Amino acid sequence: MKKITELLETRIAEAINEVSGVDAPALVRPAADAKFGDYQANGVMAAAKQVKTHPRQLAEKVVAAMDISDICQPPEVAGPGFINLRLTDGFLAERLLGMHRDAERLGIDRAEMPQTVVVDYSGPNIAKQMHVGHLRSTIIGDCIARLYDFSGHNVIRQNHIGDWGTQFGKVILALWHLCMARKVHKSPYYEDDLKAIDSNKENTNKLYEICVQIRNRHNEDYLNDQVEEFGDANKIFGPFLDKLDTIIDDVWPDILKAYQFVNLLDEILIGMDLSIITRQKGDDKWEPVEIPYENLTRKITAMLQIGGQDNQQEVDAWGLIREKTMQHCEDIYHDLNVTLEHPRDTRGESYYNPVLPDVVTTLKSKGLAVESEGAMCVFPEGFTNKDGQPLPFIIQKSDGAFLYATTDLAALRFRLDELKAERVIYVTDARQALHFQMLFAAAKMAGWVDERITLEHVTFGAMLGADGKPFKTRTGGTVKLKDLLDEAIERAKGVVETKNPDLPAEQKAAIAKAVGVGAVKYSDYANNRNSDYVFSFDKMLAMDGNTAPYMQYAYARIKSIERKAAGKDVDIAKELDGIAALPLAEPAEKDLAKLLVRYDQAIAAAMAECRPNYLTGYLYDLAQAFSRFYTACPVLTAEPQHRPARLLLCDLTARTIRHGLSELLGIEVVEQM
RNA sequence: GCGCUCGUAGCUCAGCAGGAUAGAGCAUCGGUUUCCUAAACCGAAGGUCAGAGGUUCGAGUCCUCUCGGGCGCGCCA
Repeated sequence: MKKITELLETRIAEAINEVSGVDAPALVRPAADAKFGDYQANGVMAAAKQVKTHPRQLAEKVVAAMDISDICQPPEVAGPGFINLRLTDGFLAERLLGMHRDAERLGIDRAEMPQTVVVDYSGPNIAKQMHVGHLRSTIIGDCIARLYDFSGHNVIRQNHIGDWGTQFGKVILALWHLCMARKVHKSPYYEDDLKAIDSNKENTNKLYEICVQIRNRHNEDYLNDQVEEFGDANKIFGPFLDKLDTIIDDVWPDILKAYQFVNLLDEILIGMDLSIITRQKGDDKWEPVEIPYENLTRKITAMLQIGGQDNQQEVDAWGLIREKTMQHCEDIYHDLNVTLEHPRDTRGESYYNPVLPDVVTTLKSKGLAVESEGAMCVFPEGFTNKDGQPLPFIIQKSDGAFLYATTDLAALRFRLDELKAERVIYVTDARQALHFQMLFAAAKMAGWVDERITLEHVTFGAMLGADGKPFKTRTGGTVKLKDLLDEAIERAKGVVETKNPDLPAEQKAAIAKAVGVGAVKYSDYANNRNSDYVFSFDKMLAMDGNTAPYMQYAYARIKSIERKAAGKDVDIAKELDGIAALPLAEPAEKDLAKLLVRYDQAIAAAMAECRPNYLTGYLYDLAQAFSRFYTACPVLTAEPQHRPARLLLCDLTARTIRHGLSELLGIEVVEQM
């Protein structure tokens, strides 16, 4: 079915054109206040301005010229020139029956012109657990993908994981430490070092002392690990890597700790002026070389990115780590009910690595990439730095390494050329806005993007703690997504336990999960994505207000009615099957009905601006209207002439809530709670 | 310095190409249960939409300036 606003829009715009001769949109909106009717057309006033006439008079003429009697009661002109519209009972009933007939899609049409849409979201990093910083991208992106999917577009999800770049070296180094800790020192020294560094962060002298010890041990272990030639690692590290695939599950938690250690060390070392021995290729063989300690991970990264036979072992280890990380992410996606599937939707930075040189050569040959201060840069128009100079989009560092700008260019080109994307939506936090502006500008300069293609950066703000500062654990660490979800589920479990203690344990656990995870997701969706928002378990798990539990509760109440029907000799299927007329006498019935027929519009609004909160706002209005209806209008005990209509309202409300929550937001509904 | 973004009730937030008297929830005060889940519903109170100009028949929304918060601005992602 066509959207009601669209139907009215077309008819009224025609009338405006007929009367005034201008092509002005009718601007049909749901009425600001129910007392003005159901919808209002605001476009006449603008049209009147164009033809320089009195808006009210023009509105009267438009009303006289238009024929919408099959949809609305006779319209009224109000205020400076609003046209107020009230649906006829017959039309409203017909819409509800239309939704009833097409129960799967609730009567909502697919897009007339399906597009291929790439949605880039989530993007976790390798060798790290997902943390709260990944939550918003993951679920907002997922909602956008689901919306486009439902509308009949060809959606290609892309999980652009961080599996290349500096982490590469860090992970290998973490593995190395893990290996030495186990094989040589027989103790997880990295854990002790981690603690020591943490507790001496303020004490520079002590910190330096610790780092010197770490460096000395590191050097010693490195020099000790060779069989034939310098630094061949064939004595200790090599054999360890060879059997890594058989022990990866066991050592995984330790790898993460060692990785944390390497990360922290990387930060701390800056400015300490400590050096470390590593190797570099001489004429023909490896030679020792001393480099600044803080450069070590970058050095390893650079070596490994060169690849080749020398590094095959490490590359394989890398692959293992990557798959292991993705397993963890998949678990989270499963818990979050997110539609990303590995490996189908995974194309990370490493995927584009082979074509990065070509990206640079191509841009060079087009004269777009030029050398500046040793780095290859594109200078898109209109971007300046603090000194008013053209701002570079750096695609190759002076040491020859590539950056995320290069990878993003390669990925964009791939999505346009190979995936045939007509729309590419990037879901990342707002801090990257400048990067994407420049990325899009550079791609356009390169001629990769024609006018039919839309590139979109969907931004979002930060998650804050109760203190208004970035959301962290009590000790200041990042909050792991897994822990966050577990706590939400645990809290929800407590509520279920007090409210409904008699349910079977298994069912209580399922409810707790649906409510807990749903609450976390919903509270994020319900905020305007651009604002930073304050994370609060108490608020998101409240039964009052715009929350997942409130919505789930409304759904559960309807399901409860359905369960009770049999006991009261009501055959719902039979009553709905033959339904033809819908006498909606009670105000609460009508209010609910009028909201039900607006679901399509809510979806369209949410999609147009990639704003899930338009959808949650609608669902909340709907659930509220249902709760009022539920209080005011008995269903099962209603008079026989009223009951089928009420059963239909219940059924459509349940379907709409379930569709909105479960299909579009990925939030589970429950039969009981 | 330039750019992006935000500033709406005591608190947390909505407000969908400018539209009628700016809305929720929490907190506060009051009411509703022999009846399908009261995890609910109804009502009261609460606002100079940061401030000042401007455009417009009409501005929380658009423009200019000011104040305040967050973020970004050459080799991290």
